[in-house]
Order: sequence, then C-alpha cells, then structure tokens
Amino acid sequence: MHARRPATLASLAAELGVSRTTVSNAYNRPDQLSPELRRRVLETAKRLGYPGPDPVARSLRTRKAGAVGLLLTENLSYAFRDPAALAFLEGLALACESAGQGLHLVPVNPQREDIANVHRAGVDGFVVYSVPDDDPHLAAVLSRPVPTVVCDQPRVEGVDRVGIDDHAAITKIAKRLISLGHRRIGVLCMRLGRDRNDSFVSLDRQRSAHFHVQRTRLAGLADTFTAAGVNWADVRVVERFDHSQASGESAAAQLLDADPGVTAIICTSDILALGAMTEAKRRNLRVPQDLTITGFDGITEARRVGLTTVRQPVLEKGKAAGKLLLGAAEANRQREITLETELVDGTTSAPPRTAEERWFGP
Amino acid sequence: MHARRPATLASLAAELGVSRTTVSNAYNRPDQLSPELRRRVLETAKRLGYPGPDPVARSLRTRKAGAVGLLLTENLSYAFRDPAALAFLEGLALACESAGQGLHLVPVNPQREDIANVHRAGVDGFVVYSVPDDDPHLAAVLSRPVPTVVCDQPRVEGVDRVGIDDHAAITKIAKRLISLGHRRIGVLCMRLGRDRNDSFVSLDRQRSAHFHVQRTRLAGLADTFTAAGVNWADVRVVERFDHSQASGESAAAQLLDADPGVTAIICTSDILALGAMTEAKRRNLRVPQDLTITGFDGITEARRVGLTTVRQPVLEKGKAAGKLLLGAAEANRQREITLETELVDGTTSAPPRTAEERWFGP
DNA sequence: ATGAAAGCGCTAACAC
DNA sequence: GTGTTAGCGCTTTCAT
Repeated sequence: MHARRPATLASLAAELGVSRTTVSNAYNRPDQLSPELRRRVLETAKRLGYPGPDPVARSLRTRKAGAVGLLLTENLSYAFRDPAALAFLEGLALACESAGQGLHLVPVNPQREDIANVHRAGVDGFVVYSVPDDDPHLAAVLSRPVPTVVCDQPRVEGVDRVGIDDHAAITKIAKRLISLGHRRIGVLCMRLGRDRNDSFVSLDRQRSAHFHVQRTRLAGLADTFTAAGVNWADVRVVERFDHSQASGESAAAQLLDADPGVTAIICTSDILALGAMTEAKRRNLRVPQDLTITGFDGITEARRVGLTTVRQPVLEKGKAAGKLLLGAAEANRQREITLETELVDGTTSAPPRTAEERWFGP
Repeated sequence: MHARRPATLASLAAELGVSRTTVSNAYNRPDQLSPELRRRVLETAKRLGYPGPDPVARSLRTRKAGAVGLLLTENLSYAFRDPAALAFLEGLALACESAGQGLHLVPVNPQREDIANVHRAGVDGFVVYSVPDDDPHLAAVLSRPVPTVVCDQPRVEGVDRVGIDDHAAITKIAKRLISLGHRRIGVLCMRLGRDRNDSFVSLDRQRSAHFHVQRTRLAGLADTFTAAGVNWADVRVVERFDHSQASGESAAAQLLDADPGVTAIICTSDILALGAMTEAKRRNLRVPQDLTITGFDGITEARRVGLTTVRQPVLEKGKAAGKLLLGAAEANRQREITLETELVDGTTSAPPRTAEERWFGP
C-alpha cells in the first residue's frame, strides 16, 4: 500500500491560480507554455504530491488506453510453459515494446465462461491466440469496438489474421513419410473441442473439430495419405486435451496398444512428439529404426533431440500480430499474414522395417 | 479493425425510454430490476450493437482498473527468455488469474528513461521485479498513488517486499566450498549497475552496487571467505551486463585467463554457471575434478546438468507478490515475505586437486 | 423497481 | 501563452 489520492489536476490548478488547461499542458505539451511557468507547475505538483495526470481519466478523454489485450485459450500461466506460446508472446512483446504499448494479459478460465474480464480490460485492441471457433471469450472480444487480430485460429470473416498454411505444412510431413514408405501410421493430435476427449477420434469428430488448426492438419494428412492409397478410416487418431509431454506419452501408449503394427506416429505438435519418444523408449522401440516419430512447430527442444518436424516462425507470428494490430488504423494495409513453414528433416524418421526385419532383426 | 463507437449507455437508455441507471443496473446489478426489463435492455443493446459499459469509463468512475502492472528491469521480451523471470511471471499470473485481475506488462526500455509508460498504465497496483535502486521507472511507480510490491530488489522503506535472504543463501554455497577445501576462487556476477561494465569489479564497485541482490551475494561471499582466511581483495570478480550463457562463457574465460589457478568458480546465477561450464569444457577442464562450478537459482536446466546451486522458489515468489499486492487493502497483513532457499548439492563441486595432482594427474 | 442529479479526472476546441 | 467551455461514458447515492 502506498497512499491515497489527494491532489488532482484541478486542485493543482487552483493552488497555482492557473487554469486546468495550463497544468495539463505542462505535462502533455511543454511547448504550449513558458518554461518558467512549467517549472513552477511541476514543482508545485511535487510539493503537493500530485503524481501527474490520472491514466484512466486521460484514457477516457483521449479514447486511448495505450495497451494491447491478449486473449489465450488456456490459463494465463499455461502460456509461460508452452515453448511455442512463449515464443509468440515474446514476439508480441517485442512489437508492443517498440510501439510503446503495454501488453495486457486477460485472465480467462477456459472452463468457466468468464466473459466479464474481457469486458473489463481497458485496451485499444486485442490479439487472440489460438482459440476454438466457439470460444465465448472470443465472441466477447469481437463484440468490443476495437481492432482485433487473431493468430492461428479461428478464421473469422472480416477479422485480421496471422498464421501459416497448416494444410500445406502438414502435407510436407505426410509426403516425406509416404516417400519413405510408411503406410501404416497413427496420429496424435491436440484437443479438437472445448470438451475433453482423451481417446480415439471418430471421422466425424475430426471433421467437426472446433480448432481449425487441428482440423486442417488432420484433413491434410487424410488427403495426402488417401491419395497414397491409405484408407483414412483405418488410421487411428488419438486426441489429448492437455498439451504436455505426459499427454504425448499416454497417447502414444494408447495408440501402440491398439495397433502395435504402426510404423510411424505423426504428432501435430513437438510436445506430443517428445512424449511419444519417451513412450517408445519405454517400450524398447528404437527411433527411427523401429518407429518413426514426427512433430510440428520446431521448438528448441525438438531441434536438440533431432526431431523430424515442420518449423513455423512463432516469434515472427507474435511480431506480425502486434504490427498488424498496431497499424490497424492505416489505410491499405495487409489484413492477413501467412508465414512460411519449413520441413526439418531430423533423425527420428526413416523407412519402416520390412516384415522380415520385424521378425528376424535388421 | 472492427467497428466504431456508436452506441453508449446513454443512447441505449434514450432508445428504451428508461434512465441510464436502469441500463447500468441491467449489466451490474441484475437483481435491481425486473427480469423482463433486463431482458429488453440486453436485447436492445444487441440490436444497437452496444458492447456493454465502456471499461475505461467504468474504471474512472469506480476507481478500479482490474489489472496489476508489472515493471521489469529488462525489455519485456527478455522476461520470456530468462527461466527465473519466467517462473516468477507464471507465479504472478497464477495469482492474478485467481483474483480475476489482468496482468499489464509495462513496456520499458532500460536504456532510455521512458517514464511515460509507467504513468500511462491504468492499473490498481504495481509489482516491480528486480530493478536497481536508482531506476527512474521505479521512482515513477512509487510516485503513483497505488499499492506496490517489490520482488527481490531494491529494498525501499515502507514498500512491501518479497524475496529471499541472499546473504544466507550464498553463504551456504561458500561454506560448502570452504569445507571442500577451496581457497583460491573466482566469482562471476550479474550487472551491478545501470552502466555497462563487462570486466573485473573493484572492491568499491562491489560495495556500491545498485543491485542490492548482487551486492548482498558478493558481501556474503566476502564475509564467509574472509572468515576462512581468504583475502577477499585477491579474489577476482567478473561482471557481465547481459544475463546469458554467452556472458557466462566469456566471463569464465576472462577469469581463467587472469588466474588459471582458481579451483572453483562461484556464479551468482545458474545461467552464468552454465556458460562457465561450456568454457571449462572448451579448455578441457573437467568439472568437478579440475574445476568446481556453482550457480544460483535452481532453474530446470541446472538440475538437468547436476549443477551445484542454491534453489530459490521463484514461482512462489510470483504468487506471493501477487497475493501481497491484491491483499494490500487488508488490515494486519504481512508487509514482507522472505522465502526459504536450499542448497542443492550437484555433481559440479568436489575438493580441489592438490598441487601434486595438478602436476602428475589424479 | 426506477429515475434525477452529481460527478470520477482529464483533454481539446476555441476564444481571449 | 492562457483561460473557458464541454464533454469522454459511466456509476452511485438519494429520492420517488
């Protein structure tokens, strides 16, 4: 606790015997009054303990809060643990920093529909990071009369977006595996809706997923493998609500229990893939000799272990989202930014073992 | 970009033919009007595209912004890269989350004295994380009539604080090394002031450091080693402005170049220590056989490599800071929280080699 | 259960 | 250069 609020701009003006305008100018437009008067104003302010114009009152008047709001799917604290979210955050912070804007993290509970916090945030615009298309918080953001930029998902008509081409990106992985000879695969994906389903995913659920990114990646895999002669209906897809390595482990276990014959596990995130690696090791499956595992994102940890994955420029996404939002007033600016992705050929993918090798060793 | 601002609470009231109070109540005190009227109000609001009460105007009236400001020493983006800062952030976010408060990161450039951003932040209080005692942004924060909590440094009379006992903590390390037999040591520390000094540190600079935490840790080492018969004036202390592993590497190099005879390098952070490990390896010095290296903080990466260090509960610090701030109105609450630290005996410390061993091998 | 009046603290035209 | 006049959009006693 520090103090209460005694002095205001008006009381300062009264004390000095000048108008409020003059005091205001002393703070906001130094050139609009004599240096001498300004000095007197500031000095008296200090004496009275006047801390300068109240930011909220100023914001109300100027209609500018000087801050960008950030809405995340997850609890605030989650973002500080997911490497991809973190890199995005860093990029966004960079953009805010250079524009002198604050970054206001909106506290949101994905379970409770706590819309009030969105309405309470005094910000000039919102960045929304990767939420489901039916997220009520997103709806609340869009109802506010401020510019908004969505990163990754969902796509909303008329709303600016930063993202990648998920279909094209996952297709790079799929083609790679197909050319290596993999036909019997399994997939590990992140949550597909706001409801928890830690299990296999029906075709219907795949198609109606509320997370556009996951839906598109699954569709990309389905398209590519179908074209290669694989019956997608036979491909097991395992979903996990929580995004963690532990989830990757248990999902891989579930998959391998159901079909020990898969030669490759495709994961829609590096985190899940890292978990799958752990599970493979537990089962004494050598990667990539016995099992190919791929990820998605290209986080640092993935590089370290040599994961085959698709790198996406997450930090750049953050920067781009910030720039897009902060330049929202400009006339003919871009309304959608799609960043490039790149296949990273790691050491976790190789041709499948032949049937003979499986029985008689390499 | 989304829309402009057409409807206000007043215009809605006019449209409905009711008073502004009624509309306000429809949003804030549902029990104060008939359900039927409330329904009508909300429906008309939707029709007119009224997004609900403006948060800034509401804040001005209620004198509550619903957000906590966070001031960091470094650029905003830095916080997302330093594991300790990150854990603190996570803890603080957790506290904010459960209190339904936003977390407003104040953009600040440590080089430029950009006080304006502190004054512009519409927040109900500030958390200040580890800044020098002469930081102008800190002064700006303290001038604002809102509660403030400082984490780690500096200590300010009358301002709440969360931290650890740095003297006691570093003493644990010192005593450990002394009991192992180390007498000829070197120290790597973080920046001691706002001016860059990537070199050795004079006794004077050690004592007058503007970062209380570093100053206290150095003092703790000086006290303990002096008591063990070491002449502190002979102990080389190397300072680095940037907190990175690269800094640790170059600092260790500088130290080992100046005195190849040191048997232990004490670092005031794990990050620096990890860098020192890299440099040791480059020189073919085995750790701990040829050289003991210790850190401070207990970050995940340190555990992984088995670094001897002092663990401090960084996440808890964040939580505690949040709780302290958000409970600032309470009557007889704690004004200072000191958390416990714990020596982590890793595999990077061992007795020094004797002179014979140095010449003839182990 | 609803309304009238009184600002919260400030800035921006516009006049002097 | 300095002051006057009008609100920004909302909540909150206090009446009715």
